[in-house]
Amino acid sequence: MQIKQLAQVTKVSAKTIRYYEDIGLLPEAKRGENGYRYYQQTDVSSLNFIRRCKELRMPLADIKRLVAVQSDSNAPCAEVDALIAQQLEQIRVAQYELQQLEKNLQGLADSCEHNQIKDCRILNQLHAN
Amino acid sequence: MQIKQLAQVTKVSAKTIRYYEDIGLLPEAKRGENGYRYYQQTDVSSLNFIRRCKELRMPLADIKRLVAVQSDSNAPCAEVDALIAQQLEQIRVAQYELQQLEKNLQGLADSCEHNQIKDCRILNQLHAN
DNA sequence: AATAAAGGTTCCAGTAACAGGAAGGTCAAG
DNA sequence: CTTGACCTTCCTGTTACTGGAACCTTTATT
Repeated sequence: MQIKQLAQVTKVSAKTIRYYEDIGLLPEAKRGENGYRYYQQTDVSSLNFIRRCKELRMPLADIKRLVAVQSDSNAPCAEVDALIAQQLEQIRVAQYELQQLEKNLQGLADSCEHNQIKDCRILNQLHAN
Repeated sequence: MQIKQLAQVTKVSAKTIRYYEDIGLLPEAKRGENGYRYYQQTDVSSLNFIRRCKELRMPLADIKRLVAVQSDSNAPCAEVDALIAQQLEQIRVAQYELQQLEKNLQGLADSCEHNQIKDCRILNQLHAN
């Protein structure tokens, strides 16, 4: 299949597919005589794998390592574990930060009395020492 | 004071201060004869305001609008309210996403039995159709 | 046969918010 | 007079793409 069809099947844009090839996340695609890229079913699988990792907010660099690690099927999966654990840790930190943030923002929003700029409590608090 | 001192007082790096000036978030600084930037107390206040907004994860573009809006002290503060409300909404969406994410990642992490790559449950699930 | 539409290709620029570093000017102290 | 600590501008790189230009190929239509 051509790149546009792969894009439709995997819901990853053609632009992005070329980009993944550029950065080495996908192997170089086979080309027809006209220079067009042609893809197989295995490429669909690869992109689905990548898409799933991305849904877990994994950076492309990490996904790349995950792809690389699979070339040695007898290696221990410690690196995979570590990546997932690290990801989880980051998510938890982010969650905590967002909680605090929500409190602050809610406090600001509540303080608003729809005044004019010069009396705006939100701005006043933001300017406070 | 010079830029480094302003940086120390506000805990915003000199690089970043110059950058803020570049993008028009800070007004152009006054220069001495030698070309050096010189700052006053008002600049400390401006940077503190910006820093506080940033702690609320406000994008610089929004902070810029917040700064601009303050030039007319008789205007209603509707835009300020709207920015805060919008910010709050985004935070809540992000929180929900992170919750789902954490579940998924935790599920993956729990499924791990420290096998070899070829039996790794994490990878298997990531490859699932 | 000519042409238009819909695909493909490469390469360059821009996004957000800076950080790092090069190359060079300035200033105070030893 | 030189060293070190500042300062300046300018360029590059970061992340994960998206948009667009300029140009080629294939297919369908007039």
